[in-house]
Amino acid sequence: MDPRLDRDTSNCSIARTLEIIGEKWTILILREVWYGSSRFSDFERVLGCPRNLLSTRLRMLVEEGILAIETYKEPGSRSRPKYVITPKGMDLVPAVMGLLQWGDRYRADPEGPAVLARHRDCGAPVDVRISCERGHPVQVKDIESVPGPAFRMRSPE
Amino acid sequence: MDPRLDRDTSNCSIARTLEIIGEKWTILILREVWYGSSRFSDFERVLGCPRNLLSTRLRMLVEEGILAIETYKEPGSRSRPKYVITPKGMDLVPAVMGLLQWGDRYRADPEGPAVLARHRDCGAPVDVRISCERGHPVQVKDIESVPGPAFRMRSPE
DNA sequence: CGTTTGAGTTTACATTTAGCTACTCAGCCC
DNA sequence: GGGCTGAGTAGCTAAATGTAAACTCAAACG
Repeated sequence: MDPRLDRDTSNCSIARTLEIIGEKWTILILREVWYGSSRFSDFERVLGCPRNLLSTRLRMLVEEGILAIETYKEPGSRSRPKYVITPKGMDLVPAVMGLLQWGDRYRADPEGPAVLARHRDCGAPVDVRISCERGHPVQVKDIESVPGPAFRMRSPE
Repeated sequence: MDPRLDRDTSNCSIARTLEIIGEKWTILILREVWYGSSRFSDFERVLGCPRNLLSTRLRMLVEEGILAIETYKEPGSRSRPKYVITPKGMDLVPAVMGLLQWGDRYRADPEGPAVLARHRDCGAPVDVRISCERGHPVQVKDIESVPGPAFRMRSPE
């Protein structure tokens, strides 16, 4: 029996990330933040998501430091909160762009993707890829996973 | 009112990818496939996931061409199915490594990550990053999103 | 003072998804 | 043919999510 099957998976970083952004709507909220939305009513309008869930998800993202609340003021209206992305939230972009890229490749409409991402400086398309620290491009099959410092076995019960 | 709030989001590649791998357990099953599991009982043991869900998720992944069924035979037992990853499944690795990397950075145990990914050829750690087609490394803030060929507005009702 | 507006909260109910537990089924072994 | 094993199914309950409507609250406006 492969001993890896008895390892402790409770400290897996993938699972821990999914605990925060794995609920329905959360990633789509982040998508809209990157596309420029910031107000409660913006998210509600573009996502068509229930307000009570939207409220819960936004609160979670703020608690986790992925979004932050600022205020805005329309002339003739009082100040209201808006949601902006933090550096910690920015660091989720590669993961979400990975989802985008896969969907563009395998699930796009015949005419192509709905949205294109490009490098502001040079205008060229951007993509997500895996590199090794020395800068070599890496094929997925050339990656190996090895136990890290927090690796441990499940206690047998 | 920002017109992007009235765009049609039904053909979003992120949402379409999440339709397939956004349910609970699916990404964790893929994680185990990359770590070397292939049998029904492997997944059940290491994930602790209900068998009916495991069965449903595996069937979905096979239908979508992310996993494929092969057979194995232990001596003294009959042939049984096992699940192996396809090239289409391999293409999900950047997205899932993005989740891993974020979790390693923000949610790891004090001693570090449970698993390390490295380049088999040179032994150096690998990471997920965004590059432009011309090979420049790209900061997240230097990415701009523009309407693609399948961009369209929601019909007003 | 009464109304409007954006940003919520609360309540109620339907539907979907997740999580157990028990059962089946096909071959191998004796 | 009776038991064992891996790979499932089936049926039931619990939890999360979806949907809809009513309600709150604070400032601005008339």
